[in-house]
Amino acid sequence: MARPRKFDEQQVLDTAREQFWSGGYAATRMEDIAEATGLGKGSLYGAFGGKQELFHRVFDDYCGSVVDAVSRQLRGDDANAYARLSAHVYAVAAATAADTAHRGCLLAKGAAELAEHDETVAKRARAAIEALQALLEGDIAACQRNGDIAADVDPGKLAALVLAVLRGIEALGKAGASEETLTDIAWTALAVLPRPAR
Amino acid sequence: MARPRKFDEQQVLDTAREQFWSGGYAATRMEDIAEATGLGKGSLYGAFGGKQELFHRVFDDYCGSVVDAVSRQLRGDDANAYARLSAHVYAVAAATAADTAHRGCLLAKGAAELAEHDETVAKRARAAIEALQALLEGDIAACQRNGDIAADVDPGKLAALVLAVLRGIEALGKAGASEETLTDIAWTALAVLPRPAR
DNA sequence: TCCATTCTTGACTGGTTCGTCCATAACGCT
DNA sequence: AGCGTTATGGACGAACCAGTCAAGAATGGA
Repeated sequence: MARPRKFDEQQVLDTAREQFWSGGYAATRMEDIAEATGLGKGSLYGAFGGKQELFHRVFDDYCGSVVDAVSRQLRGDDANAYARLSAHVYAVAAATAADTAHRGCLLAKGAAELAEHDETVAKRARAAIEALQALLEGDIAACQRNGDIAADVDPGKLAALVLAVLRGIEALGKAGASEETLTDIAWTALAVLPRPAR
Repeated sequence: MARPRKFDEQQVLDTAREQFWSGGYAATRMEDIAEATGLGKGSLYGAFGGKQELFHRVFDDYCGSVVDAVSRQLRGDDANAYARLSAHVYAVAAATAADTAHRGCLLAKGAAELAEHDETVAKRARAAIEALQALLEGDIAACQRNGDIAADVDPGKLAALVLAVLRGIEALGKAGASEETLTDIAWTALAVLPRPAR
């Protein structure tokens, strides 16, 4: 009946993500996004409503994909739970170190810039953080069942600690810490996790 | 000889800090700062040069005061080194929880928004982080001398871990974590630090 | 008192940016 | 093919904002 869209919505969101990610919300112009996607501004506004709504879509998307990725990394059987945990911690350190542009994580960057004044962003960030914590807790509980981590410690508290370390690695990376420092932190964090008494 | 300034430079910097802190760099207008300080824009530009330079002054100031404050909290004799360390960790958790506006730390917020594209900010942030790490390392080494922390672990690595946890607490606080979660993290982090074998 | 010098104020400028609008294009249905 | 509907793209409007400027004010010295 009507003229169909020429662009793929998801692809536009991905491109917009790149723009917001490297420039931040305020410093990114709608025209930057229009140019990067090859769309006219009319199409952009027609499809997404406006800058704020577009950012909300991008942010929501990003949070979801982060949680998904971590979920894929951490889910599995008890026997490999500890291996998955340590692989994940090292992977975050390596990814942060590899991010030479120091863009950090859009979740952190967006929350830092907007959470205070934008309830939608704040809520989404909170939900993502809670999901990450739950994933870590699940894996740590599996470690405990498998005898890799002391069973007498609250897995929720350990998960919160690990999450803080991961977020801290990210923050330090953005501030320019070296790859060595970051992997050291990852190593030390894993080393101090309480082992079961044999 | 000449007309003297009517305002106190440090006071203007403090007011500007508040503005940049809650709004971020891009979203804060020079006129906001002019209104908040009661100054005309001409005076502002005359005294500080421009928005970017003003921010650099504010940021530099802030980093310095943070390092100073931590330095005061952590310096002292070996006997109380562990007490100072744990007090500091709890203080960060409490301060983060008390920051209901979730503004976080200007160091983190400014770095997140600008470090990627502003070498001056990046450098200053890096220097501040390194100073914090050195302060922690000094205190941890004192703990080791006093027998409160296992002496066979590199104090630099433990300091890096603690710093990551502190930065992580901050990041989680900004994302909306509860006070309970934050103090739990502080408690758990202190609990997992390796004790000397008795 | 008068002057040189620096500070103050707020109106103004030039450029930038969000969002709108409209003429036109592309599609499927009848 | 004709039509209704929705997408497109770029020109346009209005608001906003960093930075400038000129006229006047406050000071200490001559």
